[in-house]
Amino acid sequence: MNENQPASPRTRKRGQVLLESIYDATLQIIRTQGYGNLTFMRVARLANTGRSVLYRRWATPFDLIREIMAYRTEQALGGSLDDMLRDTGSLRSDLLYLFALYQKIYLSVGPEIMNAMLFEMSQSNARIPTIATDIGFRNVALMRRLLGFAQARGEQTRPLSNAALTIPFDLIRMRFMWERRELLEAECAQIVDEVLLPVFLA
Amino acid sequence: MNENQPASPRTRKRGQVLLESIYDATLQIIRTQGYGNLTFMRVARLANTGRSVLYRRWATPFDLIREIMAYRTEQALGGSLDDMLRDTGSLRSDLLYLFALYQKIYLSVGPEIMNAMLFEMSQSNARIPTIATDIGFRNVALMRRLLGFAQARGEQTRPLSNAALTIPFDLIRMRFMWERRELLEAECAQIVDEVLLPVFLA
DNA sequence: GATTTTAAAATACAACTTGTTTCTTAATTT
DNA sequence: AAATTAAGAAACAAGTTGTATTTTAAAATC
Repeated sequence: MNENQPASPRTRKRGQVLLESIYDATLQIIRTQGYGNLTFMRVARLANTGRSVLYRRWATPFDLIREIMAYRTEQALGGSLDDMLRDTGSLRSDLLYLFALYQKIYLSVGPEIMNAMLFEMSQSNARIPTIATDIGFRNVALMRRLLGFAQARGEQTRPLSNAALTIPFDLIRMRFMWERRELLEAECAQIVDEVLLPVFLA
Repeated sequence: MNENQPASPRTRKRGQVLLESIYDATLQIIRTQGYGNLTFMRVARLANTGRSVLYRRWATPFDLIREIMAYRTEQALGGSLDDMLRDTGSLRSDLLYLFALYQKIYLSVGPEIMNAMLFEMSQSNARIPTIATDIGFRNVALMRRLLGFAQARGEQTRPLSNAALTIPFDLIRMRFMWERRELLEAECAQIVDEVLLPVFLA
């Protein structure tokens, strides 16, 4: 009857186009209304699609943002973290480079979602807890690579436990999640100079 | 009509008794169903009270657990953190003691609620963000006290920025939230010996 | 180009939570 | 004993969830 009904688009998005608009809607809701207000209903409304589309693909909003995170960080880095690591000439610059890479990853997602990730990980007792462990192992391996570079260059490194090797990652992660902002280059350098180098180098 | 109706207690809890049963119900729900399922409705049901009682006192479940946390950690420590800190004879033992105190605080609450706290802090942009800052300042002050003890004993300490002084707290917090378990004494000692002492002592 | 297949969109449903309000009445205070 | 305070019960609209059903664009196949 009414001419100006909500202009329901008679077109249907599909495949990649549909997926991107869902991703965009999701991130926009988190940005404007917060992760706590992220519901399938709102995503569907904003993305101009049906809820059923969402329920068909993801069990919870968390599964949705996990997928978005993987997609985004891959894009932001332009490759896997492992491939990006290079010998930059000194342990100091290697660590600064590592921190820069991590800042890029974190910023591609944002502090709010980082916090949501950790929170959700602490919630579910099933599959997700292993994520933390896996990341830990990967980080230890990354640090051993960096220390390998250092030794090959002749820098005197200390023998360290795995627990000590994860501290660069623990520190930058906690700082980012605690401060909820990008760390300045000077702040990263401060951590490297005051904390990490005294720990790693003899 | 029915004899065995839900046995609605004709008694009414009040004051401290009521409060404690609300606290207990809250913690039990978090323990058995997870923080994500913590709703005022369930708390009221389990505590055998009305929802209105909860809405009258707290705006959100988060405000409720904030109150419980403060109550619990106060109980667990038996005093304020500041009062508990003592010169134990060496920077090493001071740090181990500090870690033990923090473990006590964290365990009195549990990793799930710790994660929920940080998550909620990242959500609200209003009053809560200052909590992180306040805690940071307090921690810096605590570390300066410990380093003061050390200097008075004749230990050679390095001059350090505030950012470096927060790392003991950053580390133990991230470890607890990441691993979601109590840290063994040996693990704390490892952090102290491999990381903190090389950073703090010349 | 017509037909078939796939899956997006619309709609409906019961169940639950929220935030608020109103009312009764038990517990406490005066 | 009377007055005050606040716990507990109930109702309400609005929003979300998870599931299921139907319609019909869009893509694939012939």
